[in-house]
Parts: sequence; structure tokens; C-alpha cells
Amino acid sequence: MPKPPAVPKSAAARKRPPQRRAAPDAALADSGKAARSRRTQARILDAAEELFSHHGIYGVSIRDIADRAGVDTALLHYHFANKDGIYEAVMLRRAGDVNEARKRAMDDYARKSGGKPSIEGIVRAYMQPVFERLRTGGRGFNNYAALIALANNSALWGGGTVKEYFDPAVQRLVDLLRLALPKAREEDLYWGYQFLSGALTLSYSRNARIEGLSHGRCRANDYAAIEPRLVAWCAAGLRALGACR
Amino acid sequence: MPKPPAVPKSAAARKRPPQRRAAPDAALADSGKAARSRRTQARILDAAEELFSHHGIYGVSIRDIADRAGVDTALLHYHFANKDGIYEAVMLRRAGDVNEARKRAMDDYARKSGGKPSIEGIVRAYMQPVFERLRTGGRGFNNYAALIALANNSALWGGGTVKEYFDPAVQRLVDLLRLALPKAREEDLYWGYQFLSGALTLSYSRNARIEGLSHGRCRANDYAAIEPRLVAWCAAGLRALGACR
DNA sequence: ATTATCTATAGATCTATAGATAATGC
DNA sequence: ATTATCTATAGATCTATAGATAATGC
Repeated sequence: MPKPPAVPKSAAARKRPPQRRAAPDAALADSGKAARSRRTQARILDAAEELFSHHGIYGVSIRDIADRAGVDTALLHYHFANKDGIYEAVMLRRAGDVNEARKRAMDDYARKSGGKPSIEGIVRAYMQPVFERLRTGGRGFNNYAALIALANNSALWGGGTVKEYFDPAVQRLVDLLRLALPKAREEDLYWGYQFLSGALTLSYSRNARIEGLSHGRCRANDYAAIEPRLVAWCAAGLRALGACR
Repeated sequence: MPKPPAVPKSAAARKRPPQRRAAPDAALADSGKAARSRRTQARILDAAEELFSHHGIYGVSIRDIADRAGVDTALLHYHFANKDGIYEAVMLRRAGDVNEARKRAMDDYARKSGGKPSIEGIVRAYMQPVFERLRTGGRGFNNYAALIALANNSALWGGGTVKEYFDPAVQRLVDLLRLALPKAREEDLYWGYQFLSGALTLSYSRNARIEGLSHGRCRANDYAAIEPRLVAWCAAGLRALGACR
């Protein structure tokens, strides 16, 4: 976080204690050189994910990440070439899992509902994998989600390969909605997705404004409260959009 | 944008031509030292607004802003002390105007509708001043809106004094919604605002993802298409939230 | 022999300030 | 006399790489 360098780091403070090659942890079943490398990379990505999600990609320096991961900056260049490489690796690490789960959930629901899926059912299936991971995926997934929210409201989104993971799940969502809302205009289905997406991402962003506004009645991370309300909200909105032609 | 220093700026390239004190523009009615100072500050804020909205506060250096404004970095420190000072000045410059307009629009609508405001009417009144400025306020306001969208999905929001401008308009909105939805739970009014806010800010963010997803059917800045749809969407959602107790 | 990691450092860039200078205001 | 602006520069920080070293793999 090169930002408000709280205390301008003096050359002395900057100096990390010389790092001794940590002895390979014998207790770890998954030992060996390759495994150790993978664990190091994961530590680097965990650190980057956390820092990026709080400060954005330009609010974090390679050294910040290295310090938090407990390694030298040179190692980050070795594994990921440069900062963009780290950012992309962070974005991609969880992209496949969550979007495969979305497609699976929508496919399952489509099958289960026969030819008559409900809007609520479709929206719920699309969102459920994310909310599930927000509740049970620990700090890592919550950091990732906040980072996605940040990217979603910026010009950064289209940049990388992320959309190749996210877009197919969205298209599957729109395809199902088209079935359930046969009278809706094609463009309204996409506007509907856009509004849904905005409300969803704000819900797992780092913005906790609602807590102050509501005088503590709502907690920003109360996903048990958010999920059913957001499903109801989006379903009603989609129905209104689909009807007003 | 200190990021991908496209071409690493050499010391030579960095050197700006020595800046001669531009002769005061005699054609300008608004001359005089103070006026000139105000115009310079406005140029600096315009540059900062544009750059911040594209790259975020940490993706822009003071020198980037100075270069775009055509002044030296020392002048930015003279007028705004430091980068945070510039950022806050940018955020506050248009905050009063748009939120006063919101409150006025809601007050006018409340009066006009007697004791029976409709959800659509309330939501429209809240959003209208923003959409109006997006359409007619030129590049400056569009940059500002994109910056607000960026801040809204990050941890930066609460930081400054911005919320003192934005929060009262939100509370007025919630107060009117409470009248129109007497059966709604108090917390649902705030969740409703959160979802509305997410959909609204994404709509004026720099994310143009919808254009690709919809194969060109929707244009990200087509506010004439967005405004009525978003009003219908949010009204339906609020009604659903307010009813499901 | 190869791979993962650390040491040391070059070169660029950033923020911030001290001090000079030119215009305006009184 | 004051204010707005420019010149020059200090000091910190950033990214990236060359080269050394220690562990693993064959």
C-alpha cells in the first residue's frame, strides 16, 4: 500500500531480516520441491488477493505483497513475471470453480424444473454458489469477491482472461431467463443482468455504508439476510422488465 | 498512471519544456489573480477527475495530473497540499449540487403527489438529477460519476466527508419509501436502497461489459434506455421486498 | 542438472519542500 | 505585501534483473 505511507518507511525499517531458507516442513505430507513451490505461490496469491481487494491493484506494491507473504520480491518476479502476472493469477485462481458451480447449479435446476423454470429458481441457482462460498469459503473467498466487485465497477474488467470464465455462466443465465420470460425483449434480458450484477457485486464489496445508513440494523456481510432478499428483488425486477414491452 | 509505464519514461522524456507563465488571457472577462487561481484549480481538478475515474486514486501520480493540467507538480501541492487533498476536492466539487438536486426533486414530487407518492415516482425523483447530468453534464460529470462508482465498490467510500453530502439524500429517499410501503420492515428499506445503489452505480461506471455480452444490443452509456428500465426494476424490487414480510 | 530461493543493486519514478520570480492588490 | 507560479532537488520507494546458493530430482 504505497499510499499514505503511514510512517515514511526509513531505509532501516524497510530492511527485512535476512531470510533463511525455511527448512522443509517434515510434518507436511505434501513435501517435495514442486509441492513447496506450489505452497509458496499460494501464499503469494493469498497475500496479493487480500491486499488488492482492500487497496486495488495500484494501491499495492510488489514489496507489500512479498512482505505479507514472507518472501523476497525477486520470488514474485520469478513465479509471476510482474505485477500484472500476479493480478491475473489472483483473478483466475478461483474463477473456474465458482463459474462451473454456477453452470452446474443452473443446469440442475433447469432439469429439475422440467420445462417450466421460475425466475426465482433461475436467479437463485445463479447466485447460490457465490453466497455459499461467501459463507463457508473463509477469508480467502471473501477477499476474492471484494476484488471482483472492485474490478466490476472499474475499467479493468475486460482487461484479461477473466471474462472467458465469467461470461459463459452469464449467457447460460440469460438463456434460461429467455425461456421463463418469453415475452421479454432480448435487450431487456441483458439490462436485467446488468442490474442484477450491480446489486450482487455491491453486496460482497468492501462498502459497508449500509451499516451506518441503517443505524446498525443491516450488517454488510449478513449473507443469510441478503441472499433471499436479493433473489426476490431481482426476480420482481426481471418480471417487471419482461412485462413492460 | 504509473502502472504499465508503457515506455519507461526516460529522464529526457520526463523533462517538460520550461513553462512560461502564461500571459493572463485578456479576452477572459473573469480576470484578476483570484479568478486565474480558480481557473487553474478547476483545470487541475478536471485532470484529476478524469485520471482518477479511469485508474483509481493509486493508479495516478501527482505528476500525471500536473502534466495533464499543464502545470508543475509544485502547484498541486500549493493548492491541495497532497494527493488526498486533490482526491477529496474532486469528490466534493460536485457532491453538493447533485444531492441538493435530488432532495429538491424528491420534495417536489412528495408535494405534488399529495400524501400518496408512488414507488416509481420516488425512485424516479431520486435518480433523475443524476441521469440528467449524465446526459447533459458533459465529460466532466461522466468522469465524476465513474469515480463515484469506483469508490462505491471499494473500501474508500467512508473515508472522507463525501458521505455528509450523499447520506441525507438517501435518508430522504428511505423516508419517502417508508410512507409508500407502510408494511415494509425497516431493514428491508435499507436493503432495498443497497440493491438500488449497486444497480445504479454500475450503470454509470466504466464497465462496458454489457456491450459484449449483449452482442452490441445494449450500449453502456445509453442512459435514455437505462433510466426508465432501472426505475421499473427498482420499484418492482422494492414492492416485492416490502410485501414479503 | 534443475529448480526454488535469496542477496545486492541499478535505474526509474514518486512525493514533497525550499527558495526564486513575476504578477496582482493595496 | 501578498499571492500564484516555476525551478531545482532531496529523499524515499518502486520494479526488475543479474548472479549466488541451497535443496531436490535424475
